[in-house]
Amino acid sequence: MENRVSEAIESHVDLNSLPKEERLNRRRHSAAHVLAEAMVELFPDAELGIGPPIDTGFYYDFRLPRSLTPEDLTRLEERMRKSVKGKHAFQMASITKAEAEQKWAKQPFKLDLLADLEEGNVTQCTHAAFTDLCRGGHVNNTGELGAFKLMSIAGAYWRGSEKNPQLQRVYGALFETSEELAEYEHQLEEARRRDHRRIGKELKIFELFENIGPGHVVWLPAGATIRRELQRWIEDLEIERGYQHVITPNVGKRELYVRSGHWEHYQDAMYPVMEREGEEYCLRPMNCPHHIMVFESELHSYRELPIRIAELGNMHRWEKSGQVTGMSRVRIMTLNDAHIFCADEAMVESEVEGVLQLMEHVYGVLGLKNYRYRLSLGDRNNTEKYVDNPPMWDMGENLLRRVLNKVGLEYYEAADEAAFYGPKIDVQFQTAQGKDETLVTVQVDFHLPNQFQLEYIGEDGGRHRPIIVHRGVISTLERMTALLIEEYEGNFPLWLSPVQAVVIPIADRHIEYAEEVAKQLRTARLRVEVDTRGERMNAKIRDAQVRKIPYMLVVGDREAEAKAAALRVRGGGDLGAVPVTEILERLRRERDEKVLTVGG
RNA sequence: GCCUCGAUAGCUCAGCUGGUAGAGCGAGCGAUUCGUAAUCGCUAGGUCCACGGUUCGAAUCCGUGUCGAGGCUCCA
Repeated sequence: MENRVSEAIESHVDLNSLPKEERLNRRRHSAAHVLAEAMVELFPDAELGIGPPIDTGFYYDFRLPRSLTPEDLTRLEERMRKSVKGKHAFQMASITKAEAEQKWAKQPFKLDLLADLEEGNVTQCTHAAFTDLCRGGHVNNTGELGAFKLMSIAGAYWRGSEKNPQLQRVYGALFETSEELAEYEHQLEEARRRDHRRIGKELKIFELFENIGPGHVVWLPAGATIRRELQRWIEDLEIERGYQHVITPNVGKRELYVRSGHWEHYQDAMYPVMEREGEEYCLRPMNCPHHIMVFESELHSYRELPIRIAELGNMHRWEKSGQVTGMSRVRIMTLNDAHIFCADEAMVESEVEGVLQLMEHVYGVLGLKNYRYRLSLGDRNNTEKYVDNPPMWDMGENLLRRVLNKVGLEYYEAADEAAFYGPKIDVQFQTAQGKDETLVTVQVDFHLPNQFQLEYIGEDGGRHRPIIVHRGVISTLERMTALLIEEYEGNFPLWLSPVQAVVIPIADRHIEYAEEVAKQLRTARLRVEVDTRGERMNAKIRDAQVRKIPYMLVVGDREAEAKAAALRVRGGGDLGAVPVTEILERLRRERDEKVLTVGG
């Protein structure tokens, strides 16, 4: 709230004349005041931070004599509702800095905010008995807040820096109508339902074990199948585009990472060094140095470039304990990685273009839509975090911008988001939980070729320095699988489904024929099970539905007679008896064409 | 890493203020042989996360640790 010029101190606002977003922000910000009012009543010594509106409501940060409990939220909410009933007017007033400093003398965070304000720009807002330092933007009175609910308590650093004290943040949801609030709560419920951790467990896709350690994913058979399909597919796409696949070790000597710069910039995020017989080894945090070794292993001519070296390589990153999550933020991961060694900028441009086109193809086939391209820039002044080489940054950033424009992709720019060695294009994905995650990146790197003194022989017979393009497309298999689970809600398209069809014999006497049908389908490498349990057909169908298996082939006397099966598609829909040969062709085509919707 | 909350059967969860545990689903066994989303019966299954403390007595209270969730910070 601090970087807006103080507005006219209005006496009355006609809420209906405002755009909805502005109206909502006013309601949310006002609700934060009411929350603070309630908090001060509960804890007279509460120190107040800030209370801004956010996308789904508001929050307010406090420093309190003790930790808040869920019961406190109930009490605070009741107190807030009392204030709503009182319809207290919000009244803005200008005060001098000196007055403000005196008024908030016991409020260190308010004083901190005040220090940044210009004299003449200091305003306060009063409603009922509560006054807050505030630049304005309220509704007329506390009766106009809308539908709200206090949601959760969280820790948050003052001004977002972990060097500052940590405050207690109370989050509230607020919408204009109770219907909208209910809709929001429904969305939260929906997000929980789609959560890859829940579905991953239910469908036995992956598991995490305390004994193996957090962030170390175990792919169960169903997950390993999905992974294998993704892997085969992307590798084939890469082969078609001239990539060469290599397999390199998961460790390297510490010296290698010192040279690449990882040791200096990222050792905190690396697993601790292993030492034996006087040698120091690291689990690699990235694959680049290994691929550079491959490039360096022989002298290359300009005629060979670009050289595209790819690997589904494991990477190991010591994510801090609080930030490991399910399969989407892990410590050991497999990246669909490649390094393209280019002769010059023109080649870099055309290679980056090729990568962007491959991405569009891949995300299209997977049916992904909630993603945006982000041009992530460095910071010339931060030589701690980024390699100090301004011309290199200029060149890289301009180049990426040109390619994005040329390919005609929409993108946005973000400062201070680059890799330590260069700018990048990030693919930002929105998860089911509504959070932004980086799926993959394309990076232009002038730095590592320098570190490793890479060279190729040019047309002129002289030695030249190549430029490296780092890129992923399907991200780490872990994060992509997590994403797909949420995107499909576990209903994978046929080609990715761990079990593609289950044959359901109606009675035990049909098992033999059912096995025959399964065997026939397996000749087309379809993944088929036969449900031979002594359950009723209805129960078998239900279980197959719950397991989200795309096709059910029900076989009884009539089907055995006709060399057919009654075909049922996941999600309902009995297609009646279909000859097995026809089913086989149908599934094979659906699989090979990677049709997104089963039965579609 | 920091703040808050949590951990009970394979899974989801109940167990009020201290008196050594329960349901549903699942599993095993038996019966049933069935035409498009759950057949019936029986049985087994627990170091109540771990370690320490308080207490005559701890799933329950306290401390430490581990793991998980939400948030903050970070994310090559």
